[in-house]
Amino acid sequence: MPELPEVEAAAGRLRGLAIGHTIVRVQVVHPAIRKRLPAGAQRALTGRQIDRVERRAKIQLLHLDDGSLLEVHFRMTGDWEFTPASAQPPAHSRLRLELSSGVTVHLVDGRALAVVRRHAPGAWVSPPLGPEPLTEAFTVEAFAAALATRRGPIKAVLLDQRVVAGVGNIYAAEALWVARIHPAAVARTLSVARLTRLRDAIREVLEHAPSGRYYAREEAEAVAAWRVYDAEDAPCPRCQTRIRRLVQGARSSYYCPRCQRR
DNA sequence: TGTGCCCTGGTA
DNA sequence: TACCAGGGCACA
Repeated sequence: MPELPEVEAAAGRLRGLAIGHTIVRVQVVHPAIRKRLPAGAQRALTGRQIDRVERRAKIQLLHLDDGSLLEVHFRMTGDWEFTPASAQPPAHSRLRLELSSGVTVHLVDGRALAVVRRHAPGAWVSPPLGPEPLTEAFTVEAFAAALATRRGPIKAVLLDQRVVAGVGNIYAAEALWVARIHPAAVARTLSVARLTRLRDAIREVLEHAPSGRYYAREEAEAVAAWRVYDAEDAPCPRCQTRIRRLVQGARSSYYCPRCQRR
């Protein structure tokens, strides 16, 4: 599942290949994409130049030369792939943007959960998002304020993009392990010391996260580096206790019952 | 605040 | 062949 570092890397690759080029053809290959990007929107994209690619949380915003925006969210399995226009499209190519440079940008998305929308000039309204975790705006004070009223388990609260933008299920589990906090700890009861540890842990795991697709072969090493995520019954790398799994808000949480305390 | 839904490839 | 994975949203 692409998390913040993967989305940033994908946006970077898109910047390198798409900025300054014009979309000469739009092809939607999956009905789930067409639902939010109907024929009219596809027509409106055609002939537009891509001026800028911005990332906010896990949202990518393609700024077009008429002031309109193409909003892309990869959700679970989305990613960009680039091919020559004449080449065979990659597997699971759901949306194709053929560029004037001869490159076709493919939104590949195995589970077809990605969301793509066009917004007319000035029409895009950002969803409420907390600070970017790798910026100075993500202070302990801001974090504490966001959690002050939250009675839910910290793991579920971390996934709320209003608290901190861009933390997903994997890195929430990893950060809680690093900070030695139990995923079921009640968010608003965490001490400033534990919040500081958690804030630092979120930064640490995001900074060391792989930047490619998590399921790519070359990421196998990175996957192996996850310390608790998807490691049920494996020994905790810190204390060798068996990692447990619990379900919170229909999401798996992995934790060490010995060194992560409520 | 919690639950179900969208989707489909991969796994048991 | 059935079921699981899960980000973000709608809804209760």
